[in-house]
Amino acid sequence: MYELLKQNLNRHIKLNEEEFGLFLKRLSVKTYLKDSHLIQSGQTCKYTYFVNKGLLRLYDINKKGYEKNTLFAKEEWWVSDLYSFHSQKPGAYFLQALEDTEVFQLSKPAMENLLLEIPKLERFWRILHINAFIAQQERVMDMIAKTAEERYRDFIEKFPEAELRISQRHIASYLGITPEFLSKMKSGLKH
Amino acid sequence: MYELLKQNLNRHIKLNEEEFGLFLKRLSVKTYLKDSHLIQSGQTCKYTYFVNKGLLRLYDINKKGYEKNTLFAKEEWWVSDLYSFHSQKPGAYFLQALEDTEVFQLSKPAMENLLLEIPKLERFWRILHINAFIAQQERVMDMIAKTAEERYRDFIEKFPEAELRISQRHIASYLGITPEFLSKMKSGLKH
DNA sequence: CCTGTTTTTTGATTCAGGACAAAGGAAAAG
DNA sequence: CTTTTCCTTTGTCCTGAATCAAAAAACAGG
Repeated sequence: MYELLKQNLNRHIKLNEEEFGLFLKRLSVKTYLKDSHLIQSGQTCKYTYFVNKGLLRLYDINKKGYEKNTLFAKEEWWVSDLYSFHSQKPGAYFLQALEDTEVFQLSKPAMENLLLEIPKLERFWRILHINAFIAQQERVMDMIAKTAEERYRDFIEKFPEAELRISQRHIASYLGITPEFLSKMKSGLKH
Repeated sequence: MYELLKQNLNRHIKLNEEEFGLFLKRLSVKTYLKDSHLIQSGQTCKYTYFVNKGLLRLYDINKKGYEKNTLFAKEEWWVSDLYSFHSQKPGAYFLQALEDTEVFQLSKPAMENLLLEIPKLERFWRILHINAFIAQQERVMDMIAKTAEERYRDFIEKFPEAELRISQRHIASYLGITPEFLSKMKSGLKH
């Protein structure tokens, strides 16, 4: 049941059974049905989520009223509206299940307690966020330097099941293009 | 001399005089002349830098051979090629001084020692990188949803001295547009 | 299985921003 | 102070991607 989480924590730190047990006690398991929301814009974000099974998308709505996908979180991803979660102020993002999704959720106080009880976790999350930052930085560079077609190819390469699990309009939104243009790109890509 | 650094650390954690003294012992002060490089692409990044006075730019060179600015680091910013620094593998970024710049530099072993000696620093860098991630995520959303003109205005708002301290071609590259287009935007021909 | 809804495709048109060229400006080096 | 070099402006033409519209395909729910 908690194998994936254990594996994930072990990527950066070593927890003994007792510590891992404590970690488990602090979080709660929850299942969200497809299309339901875990986070709503305007509300203060209560939890950080670890995706054990399923798929989520984080998005916001821009001035013109269009949804723009920030990231997809599949199995073994941590996801939250980090600004809202850490500041405990109202956030701008939505988090929605694209499939029936089982998450382990950790409230802000639970996380703070864990950080005091198991100081190694400071290191874990430090490394996690360094990696997240690096990935995001690369994505900015891709937006600056690459064409939509290159970005699409890179995305599919990094996340091959994406086409099966995510609708094209969501992929388009993630890439920063319209669904129409993505469709045209794909039909011209075949030759 | 070290007031800015002290202030920076105190934003997220409290260090006593002894701890701060230890921190200082682990870093070294260095001045880089305008146009000189602190990091070269292809080499393993030795240090993380705290800018005490001056201005740096982090950039890479894309396939077509163009330089693309990732970020500018002015006073009170931490900057490095995080991937290369933490993995100790060759990196892709360049870091260059845009002005004569005084930095406090921290080597990877020095940082690891500090993290063992003053575990609170895990927390410090965790929070620092969370904030960096949030800012970078917002920048991605801006690239997706905003026009070049909006991005330019936002940038100037967040960093008003930019126009005085940074040349237009560097700002253009940061925004993901050509210098010619930035010039046209500014002259108002566009609207 | 049909029927309404959401996605995807295709097409025509438009626009933000790029490529290239050339000329003015500023600033550093001699 | 002059020359060279780099930086910014201006102009013309070009293209990647958006917009709008509408048909075709895929997907629910009863």
